[in-house]
Amino acid sequence: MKWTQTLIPTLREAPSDAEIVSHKLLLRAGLIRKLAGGVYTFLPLGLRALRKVENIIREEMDRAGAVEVLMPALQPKEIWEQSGRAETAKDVLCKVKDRANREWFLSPTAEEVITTLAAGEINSYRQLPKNFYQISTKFRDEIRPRFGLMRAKEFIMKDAYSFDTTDENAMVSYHKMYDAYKRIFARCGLQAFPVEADTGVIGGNYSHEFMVPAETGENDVVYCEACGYAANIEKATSGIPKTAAREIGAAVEKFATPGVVTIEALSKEPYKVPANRQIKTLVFIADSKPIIILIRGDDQLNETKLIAKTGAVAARPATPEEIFALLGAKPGSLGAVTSTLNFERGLSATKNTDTYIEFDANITLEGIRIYADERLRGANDMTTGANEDGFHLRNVSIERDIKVTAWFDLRTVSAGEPCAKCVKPLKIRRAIEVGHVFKLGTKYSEALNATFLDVDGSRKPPVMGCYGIGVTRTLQAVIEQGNDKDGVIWPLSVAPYQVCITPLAVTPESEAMKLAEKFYAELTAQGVDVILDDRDERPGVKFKDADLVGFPIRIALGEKSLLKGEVEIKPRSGALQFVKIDEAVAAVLKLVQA
RNA sequence: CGGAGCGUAGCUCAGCCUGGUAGAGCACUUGCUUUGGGAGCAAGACGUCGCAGGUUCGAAUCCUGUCGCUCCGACCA
Repeated sequence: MKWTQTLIPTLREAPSDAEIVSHKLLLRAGLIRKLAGGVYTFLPLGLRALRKVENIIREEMDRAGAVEVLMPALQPKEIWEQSGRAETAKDVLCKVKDRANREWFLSPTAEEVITTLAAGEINSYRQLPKNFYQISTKFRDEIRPRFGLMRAKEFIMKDAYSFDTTDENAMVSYHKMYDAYKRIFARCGLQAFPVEADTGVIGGNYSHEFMVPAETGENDVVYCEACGYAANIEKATSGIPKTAAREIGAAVEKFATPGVVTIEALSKEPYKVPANRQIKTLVFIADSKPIIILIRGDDQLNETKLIAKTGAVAARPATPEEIFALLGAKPGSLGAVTSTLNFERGLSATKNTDTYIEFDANITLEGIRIYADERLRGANDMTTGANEDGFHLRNVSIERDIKVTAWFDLRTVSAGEPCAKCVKPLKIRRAIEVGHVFKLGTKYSEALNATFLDVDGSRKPPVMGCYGIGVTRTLQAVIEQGNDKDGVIWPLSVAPYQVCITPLAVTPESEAMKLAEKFYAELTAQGVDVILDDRDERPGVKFKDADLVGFPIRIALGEKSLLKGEVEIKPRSGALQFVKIDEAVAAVLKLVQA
């Protein structure tokens, strides 16, 4: 390809709406352009890099035994209602209506479609296992698109779906994908590592995310350098000790705490109740019912765990009005000690809010569920709110004085806590999620009536798994990880062109141009992706652009070195080498094949 | 959806407070000079000042509404 033939609109300055380095470079290097928030056009160079990532994924998926299909982006609402996700995923679905006013969803993933396909076409254990994948445009009505391709409304994803006869076989399929993912990201030049993950509304019970460490990532990963434990913070646990039990103390005692509404204030003079001897009481609305959550004063609630452990579809913190209606006190003075709960209080006393999870207005505290964090189990001599503004209770024994419905691990792990497996201190770092593998079980096959006849003549739902890679996000992660002050540093495997030939004179009769054409032809014949910068620009402009776009290898043809019978070969992040003209092609091939 | 900010040339931004002929740098076109790390000089082209309404003799500037974008939060397969 000749530079003047394609479109590479490089920018000296980044548009002001780009925040992170990879987003700026995508724009500055002329890879993408924004059409609207979270919606981008891929320019020729960006598309080439994207196709390379896609092809790596294709090769590895094929190698792992998956077969490629292409499913529609336009999906009828009905199958989403059948799976239940029309409701659980409603906030992210892009919806469209046709002229007959029929509602369609633009595909954010394709569990429903592939399972419908399997229901029709897979009838026997002899057809299993199967793993179908596709690489296609997906849509998600993101609340807040940001960071360019990182979190977009429209993006390209590889999604794969496996079908197996048994749970054990499903694990085999899962691990094939897990291994394929490791190879895919390694081939893209990414340092990606798997972490244990929550499954979210997609369902299932076993899951790993593939993470690329980056300060600009939107996930926190907890990991142990000693034993290799790694988990998304939404899922992570630690070996932190439970609250120390003390001598069974005196009866609960109310004391005045005027104006004290925070854990911190209560820990100071004149009360001096350390945060780790306080019980924090939170009220959430989960699936239209209020629940009370108890967590130690120095711990933070993990909402993902709350939803996962309680089996709720969705949950949100209760508003101060709702809390007052239920407990008779404002946040800061709340508690769950049985004697302070008035079970006749209810939400009907408050106005409904406009938040997206509504509550059942007739509900009262009668039968309210109280979930406590495991770390509080057995704790006594604790202090908590008295459900009366300006008062707290001391000498609280959680098992004696509070009717806990269930105990769960609900707290968020902090850095430095001991690893649950090996006791070494845990670390936390930010990361970008580029892939996610789930074992789904039979949730979708059952909901959409997919069954096969097993060897013993029984009819069963196949055990499914699903496996996603954010292709466009992966591309951006490659840039986020590979760049310097001059621009992108592409790995050879993903670079839009592997080699950029830069003649400093471009008239057809010039020695530099003739030689450039010759190198171009020879390298192209060897299967190397080459671009020839035939622009009539000053050398500085051409070098700056080559560095900005980040071609892994640059060959400069200038008068100075040509007179000495040499050309210059410059790896993007390596030392300049002078090579005899006759040896240049071989030298470049060696670098490309390295 | 809550909080904050911004919409002026292709890009970065000034002008707005205090109303009076729409600006700079980069990019673009032409010419001359220059030619190994984003050249110089000269000439030129490029604007419904996001949109709608209002106030005013007069609005980029003040007011109201609206749309879009960005950031923080909430949310997130």
